[in-house]
Amino acid sequence: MTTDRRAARRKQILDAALEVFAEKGYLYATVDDIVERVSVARGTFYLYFGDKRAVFEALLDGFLERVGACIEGIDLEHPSQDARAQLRANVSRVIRLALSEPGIVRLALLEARGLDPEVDAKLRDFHDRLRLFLVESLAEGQRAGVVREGDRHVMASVSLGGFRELLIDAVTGALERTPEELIDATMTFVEGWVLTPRAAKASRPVASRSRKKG
Amino acid sequence: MTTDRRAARRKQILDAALEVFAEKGYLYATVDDIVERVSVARGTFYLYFGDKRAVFEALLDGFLERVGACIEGIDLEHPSQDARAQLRANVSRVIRLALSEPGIVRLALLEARGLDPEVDAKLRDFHDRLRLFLVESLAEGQRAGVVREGDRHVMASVSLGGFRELLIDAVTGALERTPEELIDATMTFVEGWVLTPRAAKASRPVASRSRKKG
Amino acid sequence: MTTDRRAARRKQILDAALEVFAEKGYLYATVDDIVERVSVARGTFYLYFGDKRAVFEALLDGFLERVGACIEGIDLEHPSQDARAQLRANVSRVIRLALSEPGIVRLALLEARGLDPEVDAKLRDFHDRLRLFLVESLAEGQRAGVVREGDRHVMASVSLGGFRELLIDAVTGALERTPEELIDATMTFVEGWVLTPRAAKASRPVASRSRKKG
Amino acid sequence: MTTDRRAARRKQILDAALEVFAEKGYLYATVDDIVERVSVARGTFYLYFGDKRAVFEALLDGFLERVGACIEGIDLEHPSQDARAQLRANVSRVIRLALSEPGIVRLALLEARGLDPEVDAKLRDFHDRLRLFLVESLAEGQRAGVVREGDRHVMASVSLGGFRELLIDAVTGALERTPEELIDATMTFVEGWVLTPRAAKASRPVASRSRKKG
DNA sequence: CATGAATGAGTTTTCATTCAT
DNA sequence: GATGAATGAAAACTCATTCAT
Repeated sequence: MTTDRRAARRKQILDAALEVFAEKGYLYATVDDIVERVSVARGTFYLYFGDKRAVFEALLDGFLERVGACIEGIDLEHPSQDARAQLRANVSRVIRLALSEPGIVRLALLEARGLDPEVDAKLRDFHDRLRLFLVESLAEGQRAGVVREGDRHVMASVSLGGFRELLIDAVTGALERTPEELIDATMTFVEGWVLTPRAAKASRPVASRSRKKG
Repeated sequence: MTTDRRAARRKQILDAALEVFAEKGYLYATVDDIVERVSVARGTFYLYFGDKRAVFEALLDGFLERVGACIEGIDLEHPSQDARAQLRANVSRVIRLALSEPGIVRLALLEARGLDPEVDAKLRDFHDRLRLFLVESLAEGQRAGVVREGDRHVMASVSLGGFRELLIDAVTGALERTPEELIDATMTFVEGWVLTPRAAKASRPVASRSRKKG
Repeated sequence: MTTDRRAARRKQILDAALEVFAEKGYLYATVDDIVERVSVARGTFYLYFGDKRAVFEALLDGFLERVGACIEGIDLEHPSQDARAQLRANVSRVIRLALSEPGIVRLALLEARGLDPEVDAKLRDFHDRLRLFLVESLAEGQRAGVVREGDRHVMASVSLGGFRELLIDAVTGALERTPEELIDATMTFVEGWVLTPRAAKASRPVASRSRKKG
Repeated sequence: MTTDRRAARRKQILDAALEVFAEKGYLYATVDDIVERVSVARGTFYLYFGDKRAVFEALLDGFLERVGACIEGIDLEHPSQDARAQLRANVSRVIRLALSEPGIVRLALLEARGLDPEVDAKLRDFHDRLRLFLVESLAEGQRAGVVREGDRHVMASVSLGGFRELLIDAVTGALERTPEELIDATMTFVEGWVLTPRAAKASRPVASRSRKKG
């Protein structure tokens, strides 16, 4: 029960912090802003988090973990498995996750750089691991003939960057699209530049290509 | 001439500021760090710039202007002009510019978000204008049949994001490639996802890398 | 009996507090440090002591009381009593007590000043009472002809200070001597400066160390 | 001129700090108290001292240096020199110095222990060096036959402690005596316990012994 | 009796910016 | 123009103490 209380309070602070960060930006949010929103004393904050960075890191950790959980390695061994469908499932999960928590996405993808050395390191680490995973996946895909030949590192950079921007724009409202539209767009992009025509063509639904938007 | 002296001193401060920002990040750089590097008094700084943000903005303005100057609209009217070559020229100029001033690129693309409301607005404005320009160019391209059909806004987001990431990775050393390799990679990406096969094929040098297209 | 439990717990806290104070110093010891060592909750501490100062005072009170109990007035009325032996007994008791509880001695003699107004007052009071007692004893001694003529207040200051320093150095390890050596040293000092040659000579054990006296 | 201003301001802060420390004790003095007394802004303090400890150390350093300057090694080589007179000169200088700046004496001798690890180290260092100097001087004195045989370390502890207490009591008003009285008292003590009768007798002014005080 | 979550007063410290010289 | 001393607002953080359970 004590544990419950603690966890609940922790969550309260975490939620309030996310709100405050989203409103004022990490940098201009103060611990005071956060505790005021939760209506607790300043000291209470420090019972749960060592400092402002710690809350942000907790927020970020949670998010990065959820993102990581969305991503599954693609099984190219069994022909019965459709690589493209597996990829689409990954993309779909990440996009839906991102749209379901726009606040933290903005913070993590758009604003968290350069604010705090430790946070920077954490983001860089995540980014690097993601990039490495992608490069390795692309290598496997190339061996299996489903990924085009070419510079895998460049592919990884561009894909990651393109996808990130799609998420950012979706989340900031610069690009108002349904999850399905975003997923389709991502797959189209992947098919056009990453996959081989064979892999791309294999399972594409016939009527999914003709959307125009002003 | 007095104006010359002023301009020279201003430049000194600007250069020092870039160095300091690059080393410590905008946030952790102090006005002191800057003036110390120029060996002038604290007050002198404020004779040339209204505040700390102003130097950063000046730096950013200069850079964004130089970037803007790299980008030329593509003439699709005259068949004699090769759209792809024009595009490649744009890409080439931007990449070479970016590689020639990595410090400011890192600041502008990686670290400048969330630091200052005004700087944020400036970056957002540049980004939006670039995006708009791209969307319009894509629309023209679609009318001219050199750009694939499809959601132009999504294309713009993904392309911008992919390209930005390429630049960031190049500039931070995460992706060590020659300018030519980066240019080729970018064009490959554009041809694969943005241009129509016709446009892409049109001007491809005969002896280019072995990219297969169904 | 409840009272027993209370007393036991109180003692536990007192012991833990002494350890913590000795390790970190009163100032840098926190109530948390203390309760953690006893493995009780923060609030429990305040069931036994009004505040942080109160434990320190309790510790100090106990010590000062034990020191006080070591000191007995010297009977000069009955010639059968040897004043010097009585003095030596006093000295011996205090030195043995001090060596048996070095932690509190360090706190009381070395670190307790300037930490807390109330504690200061308590120490000053003890010091003053001790001083007064000494001055009166010296007066008696002078009347009885066993203490040299001279400024009794000065004698009291110097004797007290010299003795305190001896204890501090013994207790901090700066002066590693057996209790007997310290007692002898103290007596030598007293004989040299405080007592009259007659009183000093009177009862000196025949076989004592080879101290020369003109 | 700039240097003058700086030095003057530094002195102002130092003086104010001494006053504040003397009034409230180092521990309970705040940087605010100090700047308020000088009527400067909070930040100004930090232009001159890194923190509260730094002012205190500056104060202490100055004092310890002045004390150190009072103490001269005693020349036992030349019979023409009177060891006792040289010693008396040392004692006299230290006592006069102490009486001329009672505030810092109280802080340094009475209250500075246990307040701050760095300050502690500084005091301990000074104390240790003084003690070492004394032990060596006593050894020389023993070789020259002017200091009694006996445990030099004990002598050093007791002498230092006795003398310190004399200064403290003089400075706190517990012992109201003229400088001369304090000097005489100290010499009497030294002659009684430290010096050999020969050395002590050698140069003693005939009429200096008979002061009585209630 | 015991608990431990919550409190909030009280200090320190930094640094962009001003302004008298 | 140039200087650099002075400013003071703004935040972070600690920890003794309280009190509802």
